[in-house]
Formats: sequence, C-alpha cells, structure tokens
Amino acid sequence: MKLDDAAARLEALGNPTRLKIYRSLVRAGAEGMAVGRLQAKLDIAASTLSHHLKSLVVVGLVTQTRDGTTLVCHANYDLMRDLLGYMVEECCAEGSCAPVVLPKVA
Amino acid sequence: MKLDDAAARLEALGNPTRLKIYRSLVRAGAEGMAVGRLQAKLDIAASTLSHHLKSLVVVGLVTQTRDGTTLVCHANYDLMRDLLGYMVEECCAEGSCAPVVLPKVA
DNA sequence: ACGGTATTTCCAGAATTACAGAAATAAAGA
DNA sequence: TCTTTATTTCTGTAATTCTGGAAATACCGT
Repeated sequence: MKLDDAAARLEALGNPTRLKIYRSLVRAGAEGMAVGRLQAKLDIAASTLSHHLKSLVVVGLVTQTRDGTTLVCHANYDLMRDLLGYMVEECCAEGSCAPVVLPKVA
Repeated sequence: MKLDDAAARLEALGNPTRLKIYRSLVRAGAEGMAVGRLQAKLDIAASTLSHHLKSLVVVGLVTQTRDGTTLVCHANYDLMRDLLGYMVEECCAEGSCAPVVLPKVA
C-alpha cells in the first residue's frame, strides 16, 4: 500500500461519524447492514450518511451490494488488515518496536 | 481509548504530509529527529511543518524534548500501539475477523 | 546584553469538508 | 404505469484545513 493511499484511508476513518459507521459495519459482520438501518441506528440525516459512506467506499474500506431497493454495506476486512499491516510495517521499519503479528486470511 | 480520541489520532495520521512526518520519526527510532532535520528532509516550509507537528503532538502521537535550541521529536510508540490495538478490537469485536496479536511492550 | 540559530505564532488566502434540506433517481410491487 | 420505499445527488452555508511568508519567541555562546 502506498503512503498516499494509507493516508486517504486513515483520513476516511479519522472522523467520529465515519468511524462509528465503520465500526457498526464491522460489528454487523459478513451480512453487513443496510444504509437505512445505519441511518436509524446512528440517527443522522440520510444525505449526511450517504456522503460519509461514499468517502468510505471511495477509499475501499466499505463495499456495497444491492438487495432490491436496499443497499447493504460491508466493511472490507481485507483492506483494513492491509492498512493495519502497513501501519505496523511503518512502525517497525527499523526494528524500532516489537514485531506485530497480523494473521493471514483464513 | 475512546472513539473520538481514536478518530482524532487517525485524522492526524490521515494527511500525506503528516504521515510522512510520523514515518520519519518512527524510523528515526528512540533518538528521534530535530524539527530542523525533518524540515530539510521533507522540504516543506518551517511554519507548515510546525503546524503539522503540533497536530501530531496534540493527539499524543508525537512528543518533543528540547536540547538547547533544537527541539527533538519522537514518535510515541506506545500510543501507536494502543491505537492499533483499538482498531483491532473494533475490527474483531464480534469475532468477525481473525485475531491479531499485538505484542506487549518489552 | 548581543548575535545567531531554531522554532513557533500570527496572518491571510485558497481549497476542502461537514452538514442537511430539497429534489432526483432506483427498484419493487400493485 | 403509478406509488412507495430507499438512497443519492444537488445546492448552499458555515466551518475547518492546508499552506507559507513575516514577525515574534526561545535558547545558547560570547
């Protein structure tokens, strides 16, 4: 992962509302969560939610699948793992801190 | 770590210039790096660097120690570890992804 | 105290972001 | 096709961020 991509993803997560959105999606697991449910759960304007979701989708942290009229959002675990891996690599680039083990995807 | 704190820290890292600054400091290891050397290395205006550094210091990711007229900056490894730990916890809150091992500080 | 180096603060302009109401679009069912 | 539900796009406003030049401050050596 390139530095600029990592920065863009960190920035996307670096907003309380978006971090809450992302957290909700992570906790929703593989089945994901519909935009409408997210809106009800987080109690923010639909347009605001849509913008934030777009930010997360653009950087790849969230994917969406349509199920009829509802759009289901999913956290992209693999990309999150990559991002954490990047941070760890940066952090440990010169043995400056203890090694961190990120598991392979099962 | 609270969600708002995590978001603030992610936001601080979520800018290419600041991520470069942070990476440089991480790679500088325990001895850190002076503001002036950072400026020469990254080739940005002193005032701009100072602003970005302040953002990193405010959220705790960077600490500074004075050595005469020069200010030496250090990456706060412990806090970074905590931040990564927070992300991992969020990510794995409901067993939604494989466990990630973050080492204890030696 | 003075001079020099290191760094920050002040200031301002350009660009971006956050937010939400209103209108537009997408999809499904009657 | 018409209606309803779900979601996005459009639009505008207020606030924030990024940037760097100029001036101010901090510290050291003499």
